[in-house]
Amino acid sequence: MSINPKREIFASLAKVGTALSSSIRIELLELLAQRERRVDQLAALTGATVANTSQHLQKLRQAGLVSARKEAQSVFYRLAGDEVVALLSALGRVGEAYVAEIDRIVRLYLAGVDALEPVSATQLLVRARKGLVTVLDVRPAEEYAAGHVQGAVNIPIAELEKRLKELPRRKEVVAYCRGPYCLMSYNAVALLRKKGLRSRRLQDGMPEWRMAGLPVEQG
Amino acid sequence: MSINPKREIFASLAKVGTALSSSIRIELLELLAQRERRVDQLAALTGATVANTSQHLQKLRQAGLVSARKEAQSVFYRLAGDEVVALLSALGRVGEAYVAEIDRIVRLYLAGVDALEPVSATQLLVRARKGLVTVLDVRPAEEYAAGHVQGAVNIPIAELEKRLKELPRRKEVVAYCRGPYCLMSYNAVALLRKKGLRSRRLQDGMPEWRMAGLPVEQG
DNA sequence: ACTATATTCAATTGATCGCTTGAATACTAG
DNA sequence: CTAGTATTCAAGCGATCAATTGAATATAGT
Repeated sequence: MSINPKREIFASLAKVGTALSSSIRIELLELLAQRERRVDQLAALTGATVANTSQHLQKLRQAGLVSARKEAQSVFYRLAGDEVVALLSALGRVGEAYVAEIDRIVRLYLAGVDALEPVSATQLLVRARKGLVTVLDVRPAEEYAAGHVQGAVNIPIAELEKRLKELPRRKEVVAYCRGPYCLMSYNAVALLRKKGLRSRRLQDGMPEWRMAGLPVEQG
Repeated sequence: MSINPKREIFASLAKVGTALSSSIRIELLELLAQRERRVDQLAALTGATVANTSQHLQKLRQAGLVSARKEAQSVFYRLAGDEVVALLSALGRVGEAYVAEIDRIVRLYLAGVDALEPVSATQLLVRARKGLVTVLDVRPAEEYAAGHVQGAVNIPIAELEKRLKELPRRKEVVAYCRGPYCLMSYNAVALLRKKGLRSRRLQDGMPEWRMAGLPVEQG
C-alpha cells in the first residue's frame, strides 16, 4: 500500500467534525432529527437569516450529514440517515457528560480544586483495612455483583439519598464507580458532602482496580 | 441556568465538534483509543511537531475528549472515557456511510477486499469459542500486549507473510486491528486469501471490542 | 409575460484557526 | 548545582470561517 490512505480518511472525518463545529449547525441537525423542514422554517427557528441558514445547510450536506429534496419552490432538508442520529447522540453524551456536567457539579457543589482530590487505590486499600473509611460502590447492583472492591458497600447512585442512613457518619466515605471519568461518583460525593458527610472519590474505578490486581469480591 | 440553556448546550456540543474538526486531532484520538501515550510519542506517530501536538492535545482536553496524567517529566494522554470511543465510532460510521470522499478512497485502495462481509463481534465470539476460527491480531506486538481479544494470535502485519505456517489452514482466519478505519486487517485478509486461506475481517477493532465489554486479555 | 416566493450565489469584513519559531517551565539524573 | 529531557507557553503570519449584504436563479400563480 503505497500512499497513506489513513491521512485522507482522517481528513474526511475531520470534515464531518467541522460540520459539527458550529452551534447553529448543531441546532439545525437537532431540528432535522425531528422531521424534515424547509430552509425558511429552519431560519425562523434558529433566528439566523435565510442566506446564512442556507449556507450552513450546504456545509452539512457537503459533509454528508443531511440531504435535500426539492418540492415546488421549496427545498426540504432532512438528516441523511440513522447514523447521523447516532452521531448526534454520541456527541451529546460526550458533550454533556464530560464538559457541562462535570463543570456544573464542580462549580455547584465542590468549591476548590483541592476538595476534589481523589484518593489513590493504594491509599484506599490501606485506610480501608484499618477501618478508617467506608468504601461505597455507587454502580448498579448487577455491576456490583459482577465484582467489586473488597469490603465495599453497594448503594446505586439513584438510591443514595434514600439510603443515606446506612452509611456511618463518622467515617469518611470513598465513592467509586466505573472509572476515572464515570460521573456517578462525582454526584455521590457532591450529595454526601451536601448531607454533611466527609467524602471523596476513588481516583479510578473498578476496571482499573481489577487491572491493578487489587482485591476483588463477587456476589 | 442562564437565559437560553439550549443555546449553551449547542455551544458546548459545537466545542466538541470543533475538537473533531482537525485531521491531526482525529488521528490523535484514534491513537489514544489504543492506549495512553506520551506527547512526544504522539508527535512522532502523527508527524507533527511536539509543540503543535501539545496544542492539539490541549484543545482535545478542553473539549473533554482526553485527559492527562503526569509521570516524571512525561505527560500521558488518554481518552476521557468510553463515550469518546463511541463518538469516534459514530463519526466513522457516518463517514463510511455518507461521505463520498471516503467512499472514493475505500474504492481506490480497498477494491476487491472491502467487498468481503466483515464478521461482527458477537459472531466472532460464538465461533471462536467453538474453535471454528483463528482470531488474528495483526497489530504491533506492544499494542497486542496492552490488550487483545481473548485467544487471539498476534502476528504483526509486517511479519504475516513469513509466519503464515503458524496459522492452521483448515480454520477460517478472522483478522482485526485498531478499528473500522485501520487498514492492516484489510491487507491481512487480502494476503491470506491470496495464499489460499479462508479469511475475513472483524467488523470493528480493539477499541470497540473493549468498549462492548467483550473478553480482553493482556500480555 | 409579470410578480411573488423560496433558495442560492458572490463578495466583503472581522474573527478564529493552524502551524511555526523560540523561549519558558517542570522534572530527572549525575 | 548543572545538563538533559519533556512539555507548555507566547507571538506572529497566512489561511479559513461565519455572518452580512445584495443580487441571481428557480418555480408557482395570475
